[in-house]
Amino acid sequence: MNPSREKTSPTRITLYELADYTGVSIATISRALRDLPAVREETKASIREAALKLGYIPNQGGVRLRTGKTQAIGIVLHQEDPLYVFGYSLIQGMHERLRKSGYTLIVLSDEKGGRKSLDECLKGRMVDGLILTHTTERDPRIRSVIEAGIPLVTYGRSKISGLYDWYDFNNESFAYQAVQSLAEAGCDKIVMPLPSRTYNFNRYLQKGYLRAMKEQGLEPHKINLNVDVETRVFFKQAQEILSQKDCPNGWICIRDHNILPLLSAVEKQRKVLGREIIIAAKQANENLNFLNVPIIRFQQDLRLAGTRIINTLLNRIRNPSNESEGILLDLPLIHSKKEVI
Amino acid sequence: MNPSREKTSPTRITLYELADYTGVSIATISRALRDLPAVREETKASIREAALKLGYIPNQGGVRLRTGKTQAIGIVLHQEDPLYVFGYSLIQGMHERLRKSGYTLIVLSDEKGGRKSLDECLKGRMVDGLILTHTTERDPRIRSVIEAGIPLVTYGRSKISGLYDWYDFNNESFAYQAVQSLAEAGCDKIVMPLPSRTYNFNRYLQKGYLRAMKEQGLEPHKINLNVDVETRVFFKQAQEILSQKDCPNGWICIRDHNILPLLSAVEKQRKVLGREIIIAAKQANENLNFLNVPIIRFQQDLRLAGTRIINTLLNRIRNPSNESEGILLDLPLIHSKKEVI
DNA sequence: AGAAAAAACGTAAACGTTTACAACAATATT
DNA sequence: AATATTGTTGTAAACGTTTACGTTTTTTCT
Repeated sequence: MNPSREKTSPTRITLYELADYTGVSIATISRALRDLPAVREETKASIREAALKLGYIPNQGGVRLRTGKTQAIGIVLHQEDPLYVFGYSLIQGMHERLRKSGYTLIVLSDEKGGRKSLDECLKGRMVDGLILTHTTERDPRIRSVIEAGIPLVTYGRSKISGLYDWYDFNNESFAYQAVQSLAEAGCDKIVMPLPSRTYNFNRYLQKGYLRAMKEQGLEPHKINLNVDVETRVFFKQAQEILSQKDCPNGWICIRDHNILPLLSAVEKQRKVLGREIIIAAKQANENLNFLNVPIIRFQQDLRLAGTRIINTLLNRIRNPSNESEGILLDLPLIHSKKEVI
Repeated sequence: MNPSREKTSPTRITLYELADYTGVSIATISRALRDLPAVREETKASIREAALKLGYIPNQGGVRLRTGKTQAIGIVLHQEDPLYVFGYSLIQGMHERLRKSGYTLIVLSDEKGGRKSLDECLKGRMVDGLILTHTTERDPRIRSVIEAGIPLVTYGRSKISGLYDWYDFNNESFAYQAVQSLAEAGCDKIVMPLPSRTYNFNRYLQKGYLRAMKEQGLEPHKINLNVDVETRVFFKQAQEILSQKDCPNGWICIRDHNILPLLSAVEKQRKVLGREIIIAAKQANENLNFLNVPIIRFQQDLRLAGTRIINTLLNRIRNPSNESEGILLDLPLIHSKKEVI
């Protein structure tokens, strides 16, 4: 029935071995294993049984060559900030959702030109879907991915429009609430050091900050301190800011990795935390909950974000022409400054 | 010269297009691009130029099907401890080394049975090399990987012998030095809560601890507190331990995620850190350096470990029959308790 | 000069899958 | 009863690459 195929080596079991074993053609085997309608239920059952017994696993090379599908989705890392340690939670969350799906997660790099860069990955069609983080205001990568026809979900918004989904934490609302909390606690000089302006969420933070400051009748403060600078530098600069006479009495902290150096700086300047200066922080790493200091905390659940991002990505892969959707995640307030552990 | 191939669609450029363009056969193209000897230098040059100009990227499906190589290496995550957040540094380090190599990094899961589990990955030959973390004393996974004939590097040792390399931090030396430091600082009741005994590095920690305690003439203490328990639980139990009358005055902390809850517990029990109790900690996340408290710190550079692990894995892929090597990384002392920031 | 050896290139088959199409069987329709 | 319809299976080609083997060209040697 099938073209003669010697029992070559005890290497690997293919559709042909299954065909020999069950007595049907490789075509029906292929169809049965993918549960296509045009196969009788009984034959399906026996084929599945045989596959399980012989330990059949499809050769990805074959299916990839034939179908062009890779059964992989990629997340691109941002090579430039080594501080972004909590990205692991995101990956964990993604992986968790991916496990049951038959897709694998592959880690890609941002940087231009290098092998396995984003461009090469797109041209090589090395993934069936892609996740971009650290989006900028008009992120050129988004256009590239869409033009390549690869399903996309971004973590973070962008002004680029097109057929892709995005997830984002509601940073505007966070900034707004943070200001509000600090103002209620009596702060009148509230600052919020920002990330690089190239990142899009910078805008939302500012928006929320300015709106709340206006409502509270407070004067907004520009502050010259990038939150993604090396830890040691951040510490030094924070110290300097706190040493000035009219230094801020409210500080909004948007990065996990800023919290400890900031607290160090406060301590070094002998300010009383919670009285002379109050800190409101957005935190992703739940471990920081055990930092026993009175700060106002908003929690960012990256693991959850990861699983949900993959979820919508898988949906988009299935229905590429669906309307694109954007989802805004909340950052619940988990401790006000009063209730510490 | 080549079998007629219509200009089908503007999809993707293959060896055939390159052959048409340059006027040689696909075979020489293939050879030239892989820099095999049997091609004249000038033709190589012109082929490479053409490939660059037309933007040729090899179809991974094709090469994988033909050669069986996947150009991917896998790292398996440990699904069971959600606390292991600093794994990201390891991944970053790996990725950094991998970027220039043409391999991609794929993330796999530990758990049995599920799709894309380790077993399935091995049988499906989905990677050209593998990295295992969280090794146990006689880790059965190691044998599986070796039997499958897949090059392996483990992060952490095991008693299983065979043709694979391992990397490990010198936990015995760390524990030894930690005890020594604490003893010198005057502690006579030194405890070291341990990870699950299934993990192999548990043994080395104990060994170093016991040896040092003996040398110092101190009595070792068993302590019933797993370091990988949920943060909240760890905090509670630490508090209980510290509340007893003959509570320890020296504490060796082997996990980043234990430091903050431990400090919280100390504070809650109104112990003076650095006098009534001294902490020696192994830390991987350099951010914790900015925790402004007097503790003795030993640094574990996971990012470096990541790049070096990949390095030896790539070597093993090239020469699978090399002698296996084991490499022990040091944990340098970075702050004694006196010198805080 | 010619023959022999080496170098450069081409032909064709194979890797394992999916799928258009054809073929056959079973059932429904007239 | 013959025919049309539907359901189930098989045949064969294709995806893009590498490589054993054969063929041609060039170089080396006598």
